[in-house]
Amino acid sequence: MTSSGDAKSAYIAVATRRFAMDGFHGTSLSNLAKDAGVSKQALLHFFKTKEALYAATLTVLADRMMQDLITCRRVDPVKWLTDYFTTLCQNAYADPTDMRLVVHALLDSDQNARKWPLKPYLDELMRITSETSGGRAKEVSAQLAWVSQMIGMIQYHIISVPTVSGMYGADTATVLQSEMVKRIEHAVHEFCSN
Amino acid sequence: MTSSGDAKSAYIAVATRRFAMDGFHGTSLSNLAKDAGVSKQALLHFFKTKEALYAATLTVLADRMMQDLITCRRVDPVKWLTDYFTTLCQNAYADPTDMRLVVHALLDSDQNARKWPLKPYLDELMRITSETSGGRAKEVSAQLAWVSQMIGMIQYHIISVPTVSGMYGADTATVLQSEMVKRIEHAVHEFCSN
DNA sequence: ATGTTAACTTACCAATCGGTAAGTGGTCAA
DNA sequence: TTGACCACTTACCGATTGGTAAGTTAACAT
Repeated sequence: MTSSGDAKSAYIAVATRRFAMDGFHGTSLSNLAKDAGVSKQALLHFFKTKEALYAATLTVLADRMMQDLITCRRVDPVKWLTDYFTTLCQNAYADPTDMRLVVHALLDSDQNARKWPLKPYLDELMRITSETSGGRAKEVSAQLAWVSQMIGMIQYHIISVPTVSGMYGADTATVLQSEMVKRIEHAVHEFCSN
Repeated sequence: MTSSGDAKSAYIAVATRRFAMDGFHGTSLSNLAKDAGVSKQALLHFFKTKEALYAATLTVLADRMMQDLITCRRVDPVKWLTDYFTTLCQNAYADPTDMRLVVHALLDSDQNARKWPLKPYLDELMRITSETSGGRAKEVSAQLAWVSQMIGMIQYHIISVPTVSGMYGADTATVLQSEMVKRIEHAVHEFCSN
């Protein structure tokens, strides 16, 4: 039917959604196979173990996040960061999959082994930050702290939306969303402009 | 041996560590029982299901976080928030259990059912914020957004420590920690003082 | 025509899962 | 002394887990 690559990436797409929703341990190969409409062994044909499928999922995620960052490039690095972070946040309201997957992966990461492919993405974010007038003036460790703070506040905000919505109601959650975008813009301006 | 309450809370303590480490789906009753040195049914005697044990764990967690917040009270609300957030962050370096558990619970929360007991804690944080000169001047939604941002950046930072340490080395991770505390102090001052 | 390979499927496996049933030993009130 | 409870144990259950083994089917190169 479909060529090899198509099927493989289709499986990864299914796995991405499931792993993001339920985490590594909460997802079974049977569920994934059912979602993909194939037998369990179809997955094991391409990915020898569940771990390998998970690793492939994270690699593709990292590539996609890097791609999104590069795609929305602006000449002014401050505007670049502002636009990227705000659209990242707003897109995640419609589809929180990627943000949830990153957080799940952070929690799953044990000290042994699993290579984390998101480093180039972080490095690129720091490079852009260092090109702003405010960022240039700070040390590298301060830039890393700021970048970590920014993606932390966005991803945490996204994964907490259902809970906040349950606690304070959907209306408040909606207001919080636009308020959060304002805080992102403010945070970029405050750190990067000088 | 021990009285009923002691044993029960001992089981919750064991469960807290395991659920924080591996999440709900990554933790089995057998593992918990082995950690506690009892049979699996000793746990099921006090908590009828794994879900019930998890819920009890989250309730105790919420009480503990509220307690920690109240305990470090200061007359000046700005100092209160500053001291609380910074000590919260620094204690979590030594023992990230509670922060990890909160994030796991956020990811696990599906829209159906599970009551989230951390609302009083958030409400108290917002109340303290509203007593600062800077916080008073803002709307409630802005306060919520700020509080959400603060605990988000702290908890996310804590769960990302192993990954950052793996990516940039333990030295950089250590520097990032002190840098993060500075950023917390800065964030409180910037929002609450005016 | 034929052999090879890729992309699957059905059948099966031991291990583990959450949970039930039926005790067991000790404490304590009547 | 008895009987009721409490904290627990051993024994067991059907369902599901990740993974293996052995085909099957179609495409394609020789």
